[in-house]
Order: sequence, then structure tokens, then C-alpha cells
Amino acid sequence: MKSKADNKYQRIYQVVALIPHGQVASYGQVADLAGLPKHARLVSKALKLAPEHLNLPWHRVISSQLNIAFPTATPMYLAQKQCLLAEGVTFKGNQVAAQYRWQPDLFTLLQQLEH
DNA sequence: TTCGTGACGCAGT
DNA sequence: AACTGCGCCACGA
Repeated sequence: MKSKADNKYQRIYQVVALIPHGQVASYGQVADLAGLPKHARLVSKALKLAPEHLNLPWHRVISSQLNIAFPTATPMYLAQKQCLLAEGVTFKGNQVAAQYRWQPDLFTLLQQLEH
């Protein structure tokens, strides 16, 4: 039988999948939208464990300070930055320009999550 | 069961 | 801006 943790991960994956191309959301934001306030760290864990076949836009999830969570110059940091740049997201130093923050309409979001 | 850990967040200095 | 400390919580050793 599936554990409660699996259901939480599924909710997290659903939200991440809804982040629009060219936009970014923070770990805490994803947790909130998934109905899991205070679970920012669980989001990071869920992404680390995410099955490859889901093809989640994991690179669109960054810290609340708008910077990539990985240490600069690490392979993961570079990969994430490349993915974002490829979507047209621009940087101001180490952080993403504020204009790319995802600000979902909650009504629309709820409708999308029903499926 | 207790303890350390982490792709976090936030307030205080 | 840079650092630090603490809250938070699922997991595994």
C-alpha cells in the first residue's frame, strides 16, 4: 500500500508540473500551493527523488531569494541555469530577475489540480 | 527511539 | 550585502 509520503510527493509533482515555461517558483511556494505549508525541505527532497519519466520542470524551482539552491559552479547549478536561460529567464548576478516569479491565479490552479 | 541531515525560509545582527 | 541562528519536518542509520 502507498504511504502518506507518496501522496505528498504526488501533490508536489502536480504543482511543479504546472509552473509555466519561462517562470520560476520557490520551494516554499510549491509547498504552500501543494497544501503543505512549512514543507519547503520536503519539496527539495521530492525533486531529488522524482522519477525521470515524469519530465518535471524541476529547474523552475529555486529558493525564495530567487537564487539557484545548488552551490555555484557545481554541475547541477550549471545545468539548472542553462535550462532557465534557454527559456528566456534572465539573471541579475546570481539571482533570477524578479519579473519571472510565478504568480498563479488560485482559481485556475485549483481547476487544473482537479485532473 | 533518538539523532543527524538537507536542492529551505526567515528574522536578527 | 553577508552571516548566523533557529524553526521546520520527513527519513534513514
